[in-house]
Amino acid sequence: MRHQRTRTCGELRIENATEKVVLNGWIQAIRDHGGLMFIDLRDRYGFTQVVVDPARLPQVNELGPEWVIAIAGEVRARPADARNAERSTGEIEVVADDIEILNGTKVPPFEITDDCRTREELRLEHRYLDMRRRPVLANMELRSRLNHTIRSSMMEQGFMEVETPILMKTSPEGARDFLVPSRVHPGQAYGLPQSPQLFKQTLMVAGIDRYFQICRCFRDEDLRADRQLEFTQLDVEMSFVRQEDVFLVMERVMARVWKDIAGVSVAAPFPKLSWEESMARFGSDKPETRCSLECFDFSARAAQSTFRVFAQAVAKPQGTVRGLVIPGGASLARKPIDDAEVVAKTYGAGGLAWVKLTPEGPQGTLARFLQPEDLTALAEAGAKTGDLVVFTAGRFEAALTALGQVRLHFARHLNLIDTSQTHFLWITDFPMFEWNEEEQRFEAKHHMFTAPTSELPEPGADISHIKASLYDLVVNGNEIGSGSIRIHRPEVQAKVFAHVGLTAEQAADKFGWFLRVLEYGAPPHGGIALGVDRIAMLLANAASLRDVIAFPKISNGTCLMTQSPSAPDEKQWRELNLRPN
RNA sequence: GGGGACGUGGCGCAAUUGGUUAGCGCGUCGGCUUGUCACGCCGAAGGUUGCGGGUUCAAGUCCCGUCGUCCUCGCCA
Repeated sequence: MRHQRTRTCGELRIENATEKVVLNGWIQAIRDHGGLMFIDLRDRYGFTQVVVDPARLPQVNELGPEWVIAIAGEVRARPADARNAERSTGEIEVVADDIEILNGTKVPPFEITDDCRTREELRLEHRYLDMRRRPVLANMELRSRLNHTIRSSMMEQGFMEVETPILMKTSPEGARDFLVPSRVHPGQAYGLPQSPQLFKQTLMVAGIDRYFQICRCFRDEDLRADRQLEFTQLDVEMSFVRQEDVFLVMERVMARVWKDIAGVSVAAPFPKLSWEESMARFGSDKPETRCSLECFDFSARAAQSTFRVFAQAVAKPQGTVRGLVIPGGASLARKPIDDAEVVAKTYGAGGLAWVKLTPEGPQGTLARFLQPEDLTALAEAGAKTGDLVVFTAGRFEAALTALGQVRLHFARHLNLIDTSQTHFLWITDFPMFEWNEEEQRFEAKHHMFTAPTSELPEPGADISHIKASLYDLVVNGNEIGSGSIRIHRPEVQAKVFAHVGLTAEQAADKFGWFLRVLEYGAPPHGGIALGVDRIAMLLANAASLRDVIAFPKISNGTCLMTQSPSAPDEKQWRELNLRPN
């Protein structure tokens, strides 16, 4: 190239008038007035208007949108009536002395404009064009600043970044692993990390007492708007700590991130809510607390009810009936209530009982079953004339999960969420184990290295009530992180394996190396992992993780730009001792 | 694996109850144009209505199947 840029397209101001400059960039638009042409030149930093006299520079007539050019010329203050207050460079223009064509282009499959509304498929197939658009570029810049802010805060707090392997030992526990077949060891494979969990714990045993890493993790599960096959995690682990120490570190990071990137001041320490209380009040382990609606317990009245669904539900072990008052809901049409029932059923409830408290008396599915004492109980729960009350029945977690989703349904429908607020909170004291109906055994709710908050009973005893030093970080109803204090004593670890049905041999085969690590003076330790993509998504106010990932995969797990995954050729299969079928 | 939504020139959309030659904007191509900034004006090209079958005198529209995309339940320690 003859003309290499001396300035970017975003920086020239009126003070630069009369300077000779060279700009490089892409043509955003050409406005052809015959004897005079304007070119908006774009690069990562902005737009600058170039004025061209086509009689002097006839090559301008060849140009089109998205051609790559170099402009050599002089900065000039625009005539007073031709200034553009909308643009930072709108007071000046560059008068072209020379135009060098650096590259032409095919006609782009969609227009490269900020507000272009085109199929996401097409945008992702041509992500390099999509990324020229300001909104996409802005999200990429946001992520870059986010990473920088996180690293700064972690380094300032004395943490050390250590990289851990991508090729590691596979484990059938938890999410499905991506497998990488070994060429050298026929029949064997590495697994890609679902997280660097055991490596970071090993680093604690190694004495790296404050570790962090911004790392890529992989889970071979179905995708969602907020779940990708590969995602980025802020992985943190600390030695000689209790959970409050982890909270303190992460609160500093989050407060700094929200301040620097969103300009929002958040108060620390963040409120803490036990899992049980969060479930009981909000019907969720990631409660949207910017909506004040809370669930209440109707079990005592339900036991007396002539409504058989209620009476039967509470007669079962762990059975409960929970209600939720929707203020002003008595005036709701049938549609949103029917929709709410669909929501409840989708999340596993048998149905949604409801009653409208109208001036004419109770109306709805539950109305004819209500006794005077029931109405008193509803009044005590805060229900007034004009309100709607909805109920779900079932086991504690099931009934409340469904009701929690119904709560969100009405909160959105009635605009009851104060989106001007930012609510961070910690959810603590999760159950340690979860019953897996399919496999008829308990399994770890988080992972098997989480420490219980109390002594574990002998294997075989009921462990459904055991709580773990397990915590989630929630912001505005989104789970953005999860962590725990870990087990650092081998005998406790062995007991946990026994409770989830792993024999000593199985445990040794899968995690034996790590059990040996624990035997060499493992310090008490704990940590957390935050979803960086999700944080970026929230900060960018994006609806999908794809919006904050440079080259994301679509919901079927393919990359539209590179057409991955693809079929390896025969030779590659052979080298891996595998055969395509 | 289940449920829902969508699929019409390159892009975004329209097309009444099934009814004439499938329209509009943007883009593209050609022409005009000296102060625009989503420049403007004139003109042109561009369609197997995702694909396959069916119903009908007649299908973009109705039915069945299929493919694709998105959302979602399951799944995600």
